[in-house]
Amino acid sequence: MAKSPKISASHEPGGLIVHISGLLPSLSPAEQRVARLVVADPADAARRTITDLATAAETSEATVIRFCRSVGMEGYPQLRIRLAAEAARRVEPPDARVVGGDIPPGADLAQIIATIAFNDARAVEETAEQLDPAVCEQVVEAIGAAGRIDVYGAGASGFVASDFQQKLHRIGRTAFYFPDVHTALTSAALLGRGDVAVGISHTGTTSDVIEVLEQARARGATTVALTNFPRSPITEVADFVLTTAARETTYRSGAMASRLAQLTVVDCLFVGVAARNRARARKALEATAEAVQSHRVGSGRRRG
Amino acid sequence: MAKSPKISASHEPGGLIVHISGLLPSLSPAEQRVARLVVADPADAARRTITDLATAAETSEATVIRFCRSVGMEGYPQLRIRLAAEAARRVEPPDARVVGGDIPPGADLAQIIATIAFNDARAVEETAEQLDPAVCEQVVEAIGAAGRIDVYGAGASGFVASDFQQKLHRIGRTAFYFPDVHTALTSAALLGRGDVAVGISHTGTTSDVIEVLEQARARGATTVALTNFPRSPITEVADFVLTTAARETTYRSGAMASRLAQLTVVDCLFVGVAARNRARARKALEATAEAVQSHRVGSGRRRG
DNA sequence: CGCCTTCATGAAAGTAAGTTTCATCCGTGG
DNA sequence: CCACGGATGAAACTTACTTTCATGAAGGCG
Repeated sequence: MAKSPKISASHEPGGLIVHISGLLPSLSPAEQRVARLVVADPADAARRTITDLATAAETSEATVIRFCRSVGMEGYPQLRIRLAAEAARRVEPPDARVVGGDIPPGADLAQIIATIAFNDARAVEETAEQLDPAVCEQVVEAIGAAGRIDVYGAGASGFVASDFQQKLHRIGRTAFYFPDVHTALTSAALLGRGDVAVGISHTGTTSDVIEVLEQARARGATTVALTNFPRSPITEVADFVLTTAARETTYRSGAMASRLAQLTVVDCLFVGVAARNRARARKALEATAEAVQSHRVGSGRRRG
Repeated sequence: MAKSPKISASHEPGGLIVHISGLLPSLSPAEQRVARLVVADPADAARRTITDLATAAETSEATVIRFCRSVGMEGYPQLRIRLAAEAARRVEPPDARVVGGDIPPGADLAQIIATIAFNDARAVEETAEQLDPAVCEQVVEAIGAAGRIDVYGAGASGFVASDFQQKLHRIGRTAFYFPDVHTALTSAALLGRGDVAVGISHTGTTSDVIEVLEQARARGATTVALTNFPRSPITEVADFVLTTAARETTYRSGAMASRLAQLTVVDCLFVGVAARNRARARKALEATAEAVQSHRVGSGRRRG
């Protein structure tokens, strides 16, 4: 059994359900049907026998077993038990409407707000649960020691990349972000051993970002990927993979929740790096805060 | 099949474990051995196969089955999943350190992650709770009907502003964001009745943003402020005020959590606007999604 | 004391669940 | 058009679970 020697791989402590939904797109169609049933109602799945579940997913038992292996379980009984445990742990959601992720056509604003907030908060929490501190540690270490850090991201992930760049910059790390692929590519070509390149892509399939990360890696830089899908193409050009845990819903809410999750991960890395050298980071932060002070009015203290 | 008219079977509320230890003395010696194992470590028992457990209890599988029936379960698999669920439900309370908000100097990465995620999630939830749907409704209405929307923000709030602009743009609303104050001012000067200006500032004291919003208001545009502090200066130049609810902590975590809260609000407004005209929004979203399709690689499916 | 009854128990037979193997099918790229 | 590789389910197979049944220990009674 040759396993891919990825850094993150085996570890899925937080939620199995979360882990499964992350893996969902990397599964074969038949396995996806199984996965969807499992994610939709873990407790129910745990109650079913393998034959039962296979029938419900309109597939064979063999596929269910394959699915078990795909998500890192030994066999069906193991999956069953894990599911039962997960389902039990899970506090029941405040409102059934809210969990689906998508907004019903007739929804009023209050519902919309509740739904979005629920999904956003969940994405943040679940992301934190499944983040591997060991991998984060290594990434923090690499960034803390890097001569230079490039952060790549396109579209919505571009904001996150940019945010990360700004944060690192504020604590005195030399960091860059490029909105333009060509510039990014030329920058990546100038990276070398000891530098770090971070690529952010929700789907993990953004070719621009992958390409740039690949270039950076070829030049000897340490590459880090931040994506929602642990087996997406971007992970193949990354030394370290960090994953978010936004549930797969529609393109709309999925991407939105994912962005918050990405920011949370960025925050964690940032604080980790800052904590590595508190004194210096604090000093840098204070200096930058002071710099914008003249652009603030009054006290800003308020309310009662 | 004729069922034995057993205890009460189907429903033993509180804990199965408690239930079992309750009727332990009424069990036969061999069953008691099984029961003791189960009570001692439910999670472990759930992991074992029936043969395994029987051996461990120095008895036969038949006795284990009898035990299952004695405690009201149908069979061994049922007992197993119930045990797994029970064991999982015994949750450890969330780490007290985590809720405080700030990161202690000696914190390791796992703590940092937990703290940040907790605060981020809380900020999102609390923001949603205190958001006034009526105000949102009016803002959505204004944006939905606007000839043009300007979004202003500086520093970290600039990312949020930019994000909002991009979102509105994607559903076919004419929206602008200006990283530069001068450009923003000139743009604001060109706004008029029916247009909307949104100013984003965590502290509510960012003079650049206030100034621009003021300009927009003077030209007759509807002004919206998004801030964490409901009585800050920015609220004085806004027709509608939306507030986030990030707790006041240190400059670090406060601003970070606030940014997520801001994004949540932006998401809500966005979805609200999109919901106002689903068909059109969906069409626009699909068109934009299609546009970037060629920049994605493969399906993202991988190995097995 | 011997015989009957009751019940706990495990061996073994029987059934169901889970797992592996393999032939087939389908899309992909030469 | 064919070779290739992955996805898939049928069927063979293995393991786990359940039932049946014979045994024997313990208690009651003549």
